[in-house]
Amino acid sequence: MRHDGCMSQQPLYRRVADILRTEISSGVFPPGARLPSERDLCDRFDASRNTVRSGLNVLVGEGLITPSQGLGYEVRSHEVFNLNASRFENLTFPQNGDAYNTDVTQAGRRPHQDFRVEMQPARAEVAEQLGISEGETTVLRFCHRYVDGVPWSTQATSYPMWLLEMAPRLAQPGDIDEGTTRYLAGLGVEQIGYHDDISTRMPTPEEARLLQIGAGIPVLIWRRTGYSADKPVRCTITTLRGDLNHMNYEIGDLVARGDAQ
Amino acid sequence: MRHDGCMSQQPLYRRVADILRTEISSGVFPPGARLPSERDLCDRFDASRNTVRSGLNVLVGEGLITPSQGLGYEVRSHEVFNLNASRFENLTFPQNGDAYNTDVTQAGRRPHQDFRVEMQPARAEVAEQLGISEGETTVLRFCHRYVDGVPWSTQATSYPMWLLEMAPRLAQPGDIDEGTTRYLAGLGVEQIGYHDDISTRMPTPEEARLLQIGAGIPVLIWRRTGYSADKPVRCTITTLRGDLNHMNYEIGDLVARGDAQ
DNA sequence: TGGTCCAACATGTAGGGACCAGTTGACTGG
DNA sequence: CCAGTCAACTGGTCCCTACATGTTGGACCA
Repeated sequence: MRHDGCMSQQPLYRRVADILRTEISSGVFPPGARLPSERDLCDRFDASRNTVRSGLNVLVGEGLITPSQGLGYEVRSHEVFNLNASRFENLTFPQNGDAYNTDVTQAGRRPHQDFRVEMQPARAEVAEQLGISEGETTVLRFCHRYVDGVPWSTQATSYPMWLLEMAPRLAQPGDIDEGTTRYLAGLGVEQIGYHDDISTRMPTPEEARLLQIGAGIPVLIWRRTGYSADKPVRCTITTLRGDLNHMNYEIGDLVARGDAQ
Repeated sequence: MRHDGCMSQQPLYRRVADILRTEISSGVFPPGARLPSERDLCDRFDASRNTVRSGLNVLVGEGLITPSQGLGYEVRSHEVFNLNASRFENLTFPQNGDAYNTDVTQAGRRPHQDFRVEMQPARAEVAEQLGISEGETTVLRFCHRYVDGVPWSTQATSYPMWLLEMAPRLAQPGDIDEGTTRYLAGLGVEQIGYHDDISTRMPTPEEARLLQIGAGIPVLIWRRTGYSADKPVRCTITTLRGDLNHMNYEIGDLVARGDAQ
């Protein structure tokens, strides 16, 4: 039953999405606000509930709103955490303990992390980075990170077996207080360079569960391979909530920017 | 009408998605293959077409499959282009012309780009980066980039007005053959440092149109602010298809990695 | 042989209905 | 006054129908 005579280049559910998107970005529904209920929107747009839901689904897929059963649709608010990747773990910026804890605390937030250590065969991607054979055993240190109790990122760092013999604490559960970079440096394994690879995609269901993200929120995948003077010593793959994290790199001489950050 | 007596911890549409996802990742449906039609899946899962569509929609939202009217659902294949961001536009790596063209050609692909130049008031984000007031006029150089005819990224570079007086060619339409970085360096404005900010989100409808991306594919937002010895000289915001692009940074001394890349 | 047309597929859009499940607040009984 | 209950919301899931639109390949005619 079509009840629009003329102006319908676009399907109805798409017009619903477009109109609501405009109202969200123009401030009619500010971040944190709740949209009218599906049934109310049915009346407003003279559409069936299925059609309104299709339109809302578009906005959910764009990461603009989040549905909650019994509560309605809420406009997402973005609170971004900047991760300084070119300083992270850099020995030329001396700091106590873990760089993540330092950065989060400096931002006035409360950090928390869970550790887990396993021995695992290397996946193809990691093996290639570490210069070992696929399936070769590695030490895998998992880390789930939270900021103010909110899941923020998961991290999996792989160390090759030859390194474990020099650094046995890598395979022991629990945090390494002074930081693994510093621990390894103390054993003569100094990381003098990194190779970073950054990509993005939608989370797997497992990742969505761990990071507590709904539909429409991509993840940032940050792979860092650390090198000593002669070979790779570790490969860290960090999965970050894309809505909460930005990554920063400073390249070259940025003295002129000292005041800006 | 529920017709499942026992094992239904999960809703039916979600089981459909999970089963198909498993089959995709296990190779039953390899990249490029087409899934059975919605009606066939209705029979297979004993579900209504709407329910099957809900399940397929989950996978579309995860970027695993793409629907085409009249054709069916196709399993996406990922072909990644690595962008070396720490070398990009770096004067210590002499190269003729544009770094993008160089990289793409070296990869054996065919580059193509459209230019457009406008005078525009600076948006808040750009103004902050350039150290000017919001709304102040800037030179905006737009660039749509293609690889083998496929939309790859869009780029918008803002230059402050004080720079235009020294470098009038910035406001003229068309490419600057030797590259803008080299052109500016020749005029005494040497960029000696960059500040990069990388984030991800789902594309706006406009971005989805320009980059020809469907649902479930996020974009990478790469903001680079270039600095001369004393102040910022330009701000480039690049929007990249998240499924086709990885970004790479090399930090520190990576001589040991010379053979790996 | 070669081009056109059309039937038979595919998904896209839109409507209807029914019932389940989480949340809230007002009402009610102790 | 407090606690428990329940009605009235909210979105979640699932079914049915109908018709529009894009794609393909075979039938058919020139």
